[in-house]
Amino acid sequence: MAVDIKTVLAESQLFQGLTTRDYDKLASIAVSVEFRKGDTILTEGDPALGFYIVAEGLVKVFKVSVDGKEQLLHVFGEGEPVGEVPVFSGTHYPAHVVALTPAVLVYFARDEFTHMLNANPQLALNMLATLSQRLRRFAGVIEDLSLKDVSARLAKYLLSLAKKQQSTSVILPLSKGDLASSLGTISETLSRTLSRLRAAEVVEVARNRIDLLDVETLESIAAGERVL
Amino acid sequence: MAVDIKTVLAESQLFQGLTTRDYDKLASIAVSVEFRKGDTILTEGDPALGFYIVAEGLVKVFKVSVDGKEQLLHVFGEGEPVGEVPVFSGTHYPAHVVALTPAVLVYFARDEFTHMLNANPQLALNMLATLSQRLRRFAGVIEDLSLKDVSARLAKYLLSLAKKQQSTSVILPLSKGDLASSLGTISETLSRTLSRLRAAEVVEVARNRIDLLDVETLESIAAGERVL
DNA sequence: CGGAAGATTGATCAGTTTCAAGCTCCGTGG
DNA sequence: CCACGGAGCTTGAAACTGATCAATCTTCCG
Repeated sequence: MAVDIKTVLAESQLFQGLTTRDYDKLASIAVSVEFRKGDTILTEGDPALGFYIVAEGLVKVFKVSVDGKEQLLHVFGEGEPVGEVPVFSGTHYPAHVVALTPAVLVYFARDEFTHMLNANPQLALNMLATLSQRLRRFAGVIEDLSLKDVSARLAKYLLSLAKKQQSTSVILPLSKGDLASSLGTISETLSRTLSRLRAAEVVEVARNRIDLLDVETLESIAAGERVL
Repeated sequence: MAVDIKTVLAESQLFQGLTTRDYDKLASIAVSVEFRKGDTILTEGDPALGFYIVAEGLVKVFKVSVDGKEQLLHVFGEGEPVGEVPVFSGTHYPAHVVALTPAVLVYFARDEFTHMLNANPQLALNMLATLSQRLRRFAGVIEDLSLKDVSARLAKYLLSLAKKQQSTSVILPLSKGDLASSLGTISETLSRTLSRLRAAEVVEVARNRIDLLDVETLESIAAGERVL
């Protein structure tokens, strides 16, 4: 579980285009922390003194309702920053973060990082790009939750996963329960929806592997054109 | 409808803490544009060459479903930037923007603004703060859409409006239809929900003015504790 | 004043959740 | 090595929330 901090930083989009000096400085203020599967990394409402970059493993960012239901906002993997929002506005973490797998994260203290931002326009622009991408993604999630049904959201997710994994035979990186939370539904509904896709011979499901048999139909379901 | 650009810029959170020189520079690259009520300001999918700051009036930012239903993402007023996301990532506008009232917006070309960002760490930090606030807000919207019912979302909205307007007698800045879109529902459901709040003597509704009679109950509805 | 847009109300319908039961898989300990 | 037990997943039936369709009413402006 040992991780070379500089390697991780060098691979993160956030730190592209920086000088060697900047890397040294970053590495000198960074602290790596290990978490076991299921460990809480950040708690919503806690005062924010810094943020993390995921070096290894997967983490989920989520909100919790009064009766304990979760809504996943993100699943983050290697190179992605977590908990950076309150570095720039607000003083507390806006959501919970838990390790989905054993994970190593690199911590940056807020103040030290802010100093670096002031001196590095490129770093600030990278951070702006990262936040913008998230805003774009969130806007898409809001659109989907409000305007699309579960089968369209699931189809869209499967297609994006296939694209990322470069294969029509995708491996779910999440438990079905977490996937349901991420799609804004519950595991029962996800299960039924997958069954219907299976019955329609659009996908085949084996454990956590899903084969996309009919990508074209899946695309029209994702677009909300076909009802299923 | 004449607007003094420098005054608007000086009042915008985005431009706080800048030097006089910076203001002169900003004013020199800014162009003010007028829109009538209902005019389209930006169209989703159009290539993004710049962004606006609202100088006067209200605009709505929204997504549209295949069958024409709208989901509002934001309503922006004076001093707020619009369409800035693709300045930092992506190349096209991610949503539609339409004027809710007669409006004046100040346009900044992407390239010129990016140059300024490079030279002004404070400007970059301000922009980071703005985007962070939006992310925080979006995370809240996602949470609400997924985990709360319409009455909770409405109650929350009314309470936030009361806070902003410093009064328990609030004036809706939106049509009921737009408010419904902004809460992720449709006007019929909003109408019914308001009726129920009225029947429970929690609010009183007159035209576009709503009096909050029982703030405490409204708060427990917003928290999802009371069913209504 | 008249017409169009916006808002309300009623009846019905569809999609999703809830509650409950049973099943599968997998790690653990006997 | 197998049995046990628990977590995760699936399936069914019923309940519910919110959407749709349709009709009516109100408000706003020209």
